[in-house]
Amino acid sequence: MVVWPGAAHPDPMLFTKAFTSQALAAKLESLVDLSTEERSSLGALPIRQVDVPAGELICRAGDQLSSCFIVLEGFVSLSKETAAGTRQITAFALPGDMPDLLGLHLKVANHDLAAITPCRLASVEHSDLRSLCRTFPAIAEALWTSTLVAGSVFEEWVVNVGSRKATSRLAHLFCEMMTRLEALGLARNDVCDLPLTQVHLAEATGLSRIHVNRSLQELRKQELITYTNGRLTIHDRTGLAQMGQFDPDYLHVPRPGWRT
Amino acid sequence: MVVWPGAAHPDPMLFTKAFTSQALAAKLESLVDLSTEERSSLGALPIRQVDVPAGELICRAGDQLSSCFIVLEGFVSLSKETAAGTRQITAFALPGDMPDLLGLHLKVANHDLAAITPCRLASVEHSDLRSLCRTFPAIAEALWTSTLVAGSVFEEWVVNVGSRKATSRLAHLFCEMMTRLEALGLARNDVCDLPLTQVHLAEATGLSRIHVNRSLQELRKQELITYTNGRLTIHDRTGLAQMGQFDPDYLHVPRPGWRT
DNA sequence: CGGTTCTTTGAGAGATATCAACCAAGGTGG
DNA sequence: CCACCTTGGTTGATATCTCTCAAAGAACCG
Repeated sequence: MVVWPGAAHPDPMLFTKAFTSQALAAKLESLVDLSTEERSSLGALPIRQVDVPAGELICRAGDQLSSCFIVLEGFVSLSKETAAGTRQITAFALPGDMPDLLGLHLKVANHDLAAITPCRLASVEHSDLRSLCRTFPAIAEALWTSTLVAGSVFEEWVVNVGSRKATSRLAHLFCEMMTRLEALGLARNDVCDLPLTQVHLAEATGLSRIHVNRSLQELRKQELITYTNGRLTIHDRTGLAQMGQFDPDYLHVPRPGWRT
Repeated sequence: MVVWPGAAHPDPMLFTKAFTSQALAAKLESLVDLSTEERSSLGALPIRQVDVPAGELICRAGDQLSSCFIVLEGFVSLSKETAAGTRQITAFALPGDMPDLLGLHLKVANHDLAAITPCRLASVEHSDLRSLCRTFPAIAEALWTSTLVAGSVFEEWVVNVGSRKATSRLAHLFCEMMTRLEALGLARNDVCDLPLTQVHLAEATGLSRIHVNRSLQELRKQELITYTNGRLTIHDRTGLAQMGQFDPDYLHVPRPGWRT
């Protein structure tokens, strides 16, 4: 496993714990109810804080894993290399997500993880997480559920790249990201920071960089969105959802706020 | 929930139990070790056997679920409808698979299930499964792991439809199905029954029916496979794996038997 | 035998990829 | 402060892949 230059911080553990309860516990509580005891045990998980600069690789497909990450801050991409040397991004992980929770039981990373923005991660030993799960079945259930949701998102992406055309794929992706960021309190009034380059969008939608550029122009021309400098604004929620055939059910967030 | 015409059978419960231990327990034991007690508890799960004729819908995306299925015999497709009225198949479920295990925690089906061939299914109440999981953490872990593998397969499909061209997509799908059927003992000497029409292949790969037909001809011309009457023969394993950029890791089957 | 369903073929249209530049913004070192 | 470099975005022209439409064979089934 890779070891990063841990970021210097006055009291990393304390600092991170605060973030952990915020990011992870919030996420889990959106899935199941937790008792105060469970909540505090979550906060007491021994973790190592890791800061990763933008663009850096976090782990590679095939790596043996003995710990897993919780995203505390920043955007992480999950991707796989193809033989042609291109990358297919298969998901984006946001604060609260555990992008390699798969490894908890499968021991192996099955995708590359990369920091899109500067990221703060918490690293938790598998053994600690397992014993937590054994002590608190509700936590195990919540973690299980969160992996189910992640799987559901992968499945929807199969539909997205497999059956929609360029503008629809982008529209769908934008709807998804807006919905997830809203659920995290990171979007308001149909505006959010979405620090993805057109290359990221291309790799996530299975399109060429150039075609993404032209499709974005089309979305702008139809006055559905503006997207500049990593800031996304949705002008016509219904229109964008229609164009992307977006139905938020698969995200399993509490109150999506989309009426199609 | 839909209710099917239960198939008449002299002693359905007994008969099915035998199948359940075969299909499900075998699957789970490929993921974790089970004690004899756990194995017998699995076999004693109260289940309802359901037979579904070929082509029939088993459940729809959005259905409320209070039980889930184990495929005992046959091929099941997982798919989603798109607004355009087309279908995207997102996975195939084989004997031993639980294609809607997602519903155990999420309560809602997020894809259509359809019987491709005549299928024999076992239906297990969520409540029974939950209490089994509570009693035997190893079973819970095995089930969790199986959902993680299913997610891993979805992710690879994102790569497949998102970044490979027609012939590669088909080659990859054939490699996957051969590997999984081998693991089940349903393939030998690079030959297996794969009862998918070209329309199924098209819906699974995100291609048009006609283009699938022509791409199959290409695969035949390169002497990689023959595929007629629902029977697949791989003539050149290495060549097919190369064409499909297939690496069996993501399937997490014990001994895949592919050297690339 | 006639009606399905599945497969195959041909021709043309449409979407997307590729190649080659150019532009704009931001950071850096002199 | 400016020249330079890098990164990300844009444009035009052309090539390629894949889709659609239309129709004809094949295989299966009652």
